[in-house]
Amino acid sequence: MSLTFWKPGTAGPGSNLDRASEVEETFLPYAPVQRQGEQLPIFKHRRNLLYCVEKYGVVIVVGQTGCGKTTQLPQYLLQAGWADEGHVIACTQPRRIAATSVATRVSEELGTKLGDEVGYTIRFEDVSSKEKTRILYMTDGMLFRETLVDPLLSRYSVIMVDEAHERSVYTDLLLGILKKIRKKRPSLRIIVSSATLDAINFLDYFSQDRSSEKATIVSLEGRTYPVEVAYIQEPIEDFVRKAAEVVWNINLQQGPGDILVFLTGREDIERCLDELAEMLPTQATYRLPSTAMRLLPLPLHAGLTTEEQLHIFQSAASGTRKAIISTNVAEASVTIEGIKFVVDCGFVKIRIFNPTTALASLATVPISVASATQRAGRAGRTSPGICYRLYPIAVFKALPMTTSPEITRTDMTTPILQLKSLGIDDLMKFDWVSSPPAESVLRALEGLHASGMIDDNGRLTPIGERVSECPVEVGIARMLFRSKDYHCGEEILTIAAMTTVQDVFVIPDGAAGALAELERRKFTAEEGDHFTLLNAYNAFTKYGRSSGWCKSHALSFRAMSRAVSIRSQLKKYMQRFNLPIESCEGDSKRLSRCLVSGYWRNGARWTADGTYRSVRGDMVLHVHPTSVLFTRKPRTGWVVFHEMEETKKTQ
DNA sequence: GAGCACTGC
Repeated sequence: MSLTFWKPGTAGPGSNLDRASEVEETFLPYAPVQRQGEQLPIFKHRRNLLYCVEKYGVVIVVGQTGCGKTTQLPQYLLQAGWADEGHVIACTQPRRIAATSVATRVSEELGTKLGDEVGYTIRFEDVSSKEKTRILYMTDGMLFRETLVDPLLSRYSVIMVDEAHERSVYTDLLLGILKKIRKKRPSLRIIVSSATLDAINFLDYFSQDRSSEKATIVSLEGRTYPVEVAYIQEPIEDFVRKAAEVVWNINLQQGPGDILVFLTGREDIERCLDELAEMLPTQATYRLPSTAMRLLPLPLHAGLTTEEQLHIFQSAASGTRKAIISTNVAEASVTIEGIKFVVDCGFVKIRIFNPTTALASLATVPISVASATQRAGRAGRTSPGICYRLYPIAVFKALPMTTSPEITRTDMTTPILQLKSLGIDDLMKFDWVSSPPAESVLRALEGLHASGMIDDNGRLTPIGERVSECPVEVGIARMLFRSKDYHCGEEILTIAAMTTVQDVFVIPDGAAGALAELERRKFTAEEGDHFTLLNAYNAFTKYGRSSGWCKSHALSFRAMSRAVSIRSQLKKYMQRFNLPIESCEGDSKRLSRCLVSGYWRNGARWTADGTYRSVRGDMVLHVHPTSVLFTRKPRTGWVVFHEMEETKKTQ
């Protein structure tokens, strides 16, 4: 590559970047909300906000991350008496880590013990007290599940749905239910916290009909640093290579501050690290400008072990600059302090479910304006920063405003079963924040009907009622219930837990991968992946459940520990439904039959050319390379598969 | 012979 130097003081790296024409006006990542050109009021004093909560049933709150809305707002409400008379203030988060860390911080601020006045509830962990807790942080999925038990959520006086702009399936379902609850219980207050661009959508949603009369929107002023945005002039072909060049040039041109690069996936990240590794030796041989620092490139993606992820947070030695090459995890899930430069490739990988074919796929798609703003904002958390977008400004202007809500591109089988359980039978009349596609609803209903969860009239059956309570997919739940007939509850429980966690086996690239592959073979069962997972789980519990053991046997300790938690939770459900937990005592036939009873809709037949044909739809299927059946023929010529996915494989 | 965005109950 050629080394290009910029004059000091220019916006910087990106060849042919002309400051005058290509640097957008410096902006604040969280601009005030505008409607038809009119700026909506910004509230600086808490009494204004409390007045709105008092006067309006629904308040949409816009504020930057770190303006204190998540930690401060519930405390204001507490002081204003919203948690008197045994009421609880809830604050929901899309992620477990946010619920726990925020609860910890707020309980410290109030000088109380975590789990007393301030607590949290996430799957597997309830650190709260029925008597004492006044402010409860929880995942939105957890609160949605609570509606199955208490349909009016009667213990809560205020429910704040935080990070609503992320539009997870559970956030959407929860908002739909909350709107319904407010009609029956107008004393309930709802606060929806959102990013600027989505705020108007939520306001419109809550004020679109006459019965939900009172909704308003307020902006909270926060401390933000300006972020300068630079665009590339011409579209580029290889953003991975370009990202590496830009990182290199930032290091030469700019003062101190760490770099965060957004790429799409592990493959991109590794290639970018390779490109940077090739450039690194020149650090020693060239005479570099005095501003240049030692560059320390680090990968970041969800597949890393906890240990590996810790490197990201350690501050680099003096004179060294971290360059964190990341997937979308760094956009909202992981926050790294000290980032001054962001490089944004403009793409993201999202999972798309096609309801017509029942095929899931991972697609690389352009990000939204909201997402680009969020990424840029990562540069301005602790000081003014610069964001380099690896796409022209014209491309930016053509981006969709927001990312499509998950509910529009996911399998709706489980959510619809849960809605049915809440007594919402007419799905066409349900007041969705965004409607799922009609085909998606139809496919889910058809599937629920075929597996006996709903009757001919679309009403929940007794088994459907019980399955809706189980926190697993319908097929898995069916399997758990049928294990009674096959006397194999013990093993089915393990298989259910193991199929729920992903990335159980850790197979790295290269020579280490070949060794890991050999380790995995020790667990391989000729019956297939379900039995292989069962073997791995049993070995894990037999040999002391240690991380060292996992490491030497190509297993992910994180995944295995999670499987243990899920298994014990599912065991409680089985006991509640009086399902016996018996062992099949090595009778693999009985176990196979039980698997088929849950997953008979996912049957496929082996053919002589090595491919499979699905029973439903007669589609040509290939075995995924991560399956133990990738290298072998099924003994009976028939398989049941866990899921179908569309990949890059051709032919 | 071929592949792994990210969450959540």
